[in-house]
Amino acid sequence: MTTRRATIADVARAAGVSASTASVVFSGKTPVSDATRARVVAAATTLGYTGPHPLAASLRRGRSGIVGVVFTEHLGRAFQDPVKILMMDGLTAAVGPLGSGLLLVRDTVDTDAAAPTLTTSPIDAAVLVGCTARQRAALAPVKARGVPLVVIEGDAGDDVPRIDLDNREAQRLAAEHLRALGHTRVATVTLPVGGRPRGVLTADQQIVVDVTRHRLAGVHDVFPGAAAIATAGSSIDEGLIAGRALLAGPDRPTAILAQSDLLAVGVIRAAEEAGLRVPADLSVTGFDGIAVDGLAPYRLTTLVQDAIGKGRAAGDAVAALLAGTPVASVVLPCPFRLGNTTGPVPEIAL
Amino acid sequence: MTTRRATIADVARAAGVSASTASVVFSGKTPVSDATRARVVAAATTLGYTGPHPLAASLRRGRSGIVGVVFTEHLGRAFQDPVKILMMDGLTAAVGPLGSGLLLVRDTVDTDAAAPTLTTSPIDAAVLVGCTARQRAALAPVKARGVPLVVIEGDAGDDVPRIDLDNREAQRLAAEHLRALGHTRVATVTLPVGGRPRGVLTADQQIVVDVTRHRLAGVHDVFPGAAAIATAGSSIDEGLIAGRALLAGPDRPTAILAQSDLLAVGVIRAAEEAGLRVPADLSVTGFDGIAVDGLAPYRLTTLVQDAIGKGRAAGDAVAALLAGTPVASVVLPCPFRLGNTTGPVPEIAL
DNA sequence: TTGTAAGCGTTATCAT
DNA sequence: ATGATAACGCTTACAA
Repeated sequence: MTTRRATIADVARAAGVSASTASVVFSGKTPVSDATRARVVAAATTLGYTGPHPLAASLRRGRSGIVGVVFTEHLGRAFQDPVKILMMDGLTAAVGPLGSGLLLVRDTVDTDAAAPTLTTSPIDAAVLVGCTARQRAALAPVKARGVPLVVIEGDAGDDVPRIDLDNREAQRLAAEHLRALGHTRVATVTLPVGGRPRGVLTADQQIVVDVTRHRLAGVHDVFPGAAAIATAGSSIDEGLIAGRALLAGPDRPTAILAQSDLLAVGVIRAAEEAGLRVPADLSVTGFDGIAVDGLAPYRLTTLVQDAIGKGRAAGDAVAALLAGTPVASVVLPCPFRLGNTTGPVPEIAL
Repeated sequence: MTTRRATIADVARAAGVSASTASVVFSGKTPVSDATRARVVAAATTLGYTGPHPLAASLRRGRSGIVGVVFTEHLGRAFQDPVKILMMDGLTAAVGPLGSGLLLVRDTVDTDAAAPTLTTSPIDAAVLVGCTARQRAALAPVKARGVPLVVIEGDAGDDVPRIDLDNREAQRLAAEHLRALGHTRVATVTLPVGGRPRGVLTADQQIVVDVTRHRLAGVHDVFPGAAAIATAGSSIDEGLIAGRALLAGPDRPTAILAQSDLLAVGVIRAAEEAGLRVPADLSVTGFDGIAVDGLAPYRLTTLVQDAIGKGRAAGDAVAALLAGTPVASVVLPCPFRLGNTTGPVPEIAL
C-alpha cells in the first residue's frame, strides 16, 4: 500500500459526517446517535482506520500520557537491583491510569552530552531515581518547561518533591539491635560511595551517594569507630568479596551490617567459607527486606523497605502534580525485622 | 507563571526573523548566519524557550523516536530474569541513535482489555519479547497502522521478523555431552510451560511456551524418556524445589539438564543439601551462560546465548525497518561451554 | 445531536 | 541565508 494512511477526516467524509462528530465517536466524550456511530465505525473499518493518530491527539490535548523514568546509573545495573525492580512495579501500577506508560529515558551518563532526551521526549512528567549533582545541573531546561518532576531518594532541588527513606534512622535501629546483643566489634559493608570502586572507607572519605552516606551514619551513630568497606554494587558477589576482607583481618568483627540484603547474603557466604556459623560466630544484618533468591534457610535480620510502595508513592505524586495538586515530600518508614542471622555476641569474643 | 509557554513563533518574532529560520537554528538542518543564530538564541533565552515542543515536532516529522517494548509477562517478573535485562541493554544501545528511548508498554495481560496502549502510544515501532496467542490476535490494528514490529523468541505472524535462538539444537548439544560422559539416567528441569505451575511433565502435556518446548525437545532428541519437571519461573528457588523433587525420587538421575542457569544453581543447591557432590555424584547443566551472582566456585556447564546481542539484533532490525530496509529473521547461535559442573557418570551408577 | 472554526507548535518545500 | 506557505491529524468550545 503506497497510499497514505486514512485520517479521521477521511472517515468522516466517507461516513457523511463532520470530523468533529467522527472524533467524538472514538473518544466517547459526547453522546452520539447510534445510527451515526454505526456509520462512522463502518467507514473506519472500510478505510482501515484504527483510531486517532497518537501524536496528533496528544498535541491537541497537550498531553502524551507518557511518564519518563531517569536512572542515575546504567540501565542494566539498575535493573540488577531487586529493589529498583519492585519500585518499577509500583510505579507502573500507579501511573498506569495516566496513559501510555513509562519511557526509559537514557541518562546522559552513558551517552554523550549530545542526547538531552529528557527535553526532547514527549513526556508529561518524569520520575528521577536518584539524582547526581550532574543530573541536577542538567534539570534546568526541564523545569523551565514546566514538566512536573519527582525524585526518589535523591535531591533534585527544593522545587522537586522527594520520596525518601529514613535510611539513617533505620540503619541505627539495626545497629542498636546488635549493641543490645552485646556486640562491640562491628563492621559495615556499604553500597558504592560514588567515587572510586571497592575499598576500606577512611573517616575523611567523601561519600557522594546519599543512601550510602546516610546508612553509614546510622551505624556510626551507635558504633562511632566501626570499620566500613565499600563495594562496587549491590550484589552477592560484592558482599562476598567485602566479607572475605573483613573476616580475614586481625580483629575479626562479631557482627557485620550490610547496606543491602544482597550484600548481606554475600557476607554470609564469606562466613560459611571461613568456617564461621551465622549467627553463632557472626551476626549479619541486611537492608531492604527483599526475598533473596537462594537464601534459604536463612531469614535475614534486616530493615524492611516497601519498594513497591516507594514506586507507587512516586507515581501518585506524579499523578497529583499533573492534576495540579501540590505534593509534599514523603519519608517512608523502614521498620526493623528480626530474622535468624543475628544473635548474642560469642562468649569467646567477650 | 500563569502565562502560556513561549513557542518558536514567539522567539522568531522577538528575534525579528521568520519561524522557519528560528526552527532551523534549533534543528541545525540548514546553514544560518552567525548573527541570526545569535539573535535567535538570545531571544530564546530571554523568553525561556527551551527548544521545540516534542509532540509538535514529532507530529510534523511523522516520527516520535520512541520504540515500544512489549512483554508477555508482568514487568516485575520479566526483569527478574537476567537474560531479559541484558537483552534490554542491547536493545537500549541499538535503538539509542533512533531517538528518545524505550517505552515500556503495559501488556494487556495485567490490565483489562480496556488498554490497547500499543495503538494509543506514539511509537515508531515495537519490539515484542515473546508473543502469546492472545497477543498475536491483538496485533492486527498495530500492523494495520504500519508500525514496524520485531519479535524476540516468539511467533507474531509471518509478517513479523523474528530474533530467535536455536534452543533445540543447543539443548541437544548439552544432552550429547552428558551421553558422551556415560550418563543414561537423566532428567530435566524446565521453564514454565504456560498452563499450570510446577509439576512433573507427562508426555501428552501441552506446552505452550515455545522456549520450554524446544529445549525439552532437544533433551528428548538424545534421551527420549528423560523425566521432566516444570517450574513456575526461572529462579534459584524454583530450581531448588525441582531439584529436591528429582533427587528424592527412587531412580535418582546422575545428570540434570536445567533450562536456565538460575534453575541449574538451584539444582546444585538441592544436590548439596542432599549430600551429593557436583559433578562427582551429579552432573548439572544450565542454559544462558550468564554470570550468576553467588555461584562461585562453580562454573556451570551451559549453553551460552548472547543476550545483549539478542537485544541488539532486535534494535538493529527495528532501525532497518524504520529505514525501509527489509529485514530477515535471524537465529542466533548458542554454543556449548564446558564448566566444572559435569563429569563422568558415577561408577556406582553403572 | 451534529457541525463550524480555530488552533495545538512545529518543520519541509520552495521561492527569493 | 532567509522567508512565506502549507501541511501534520486531531480535539474542543461554541453555535446551530
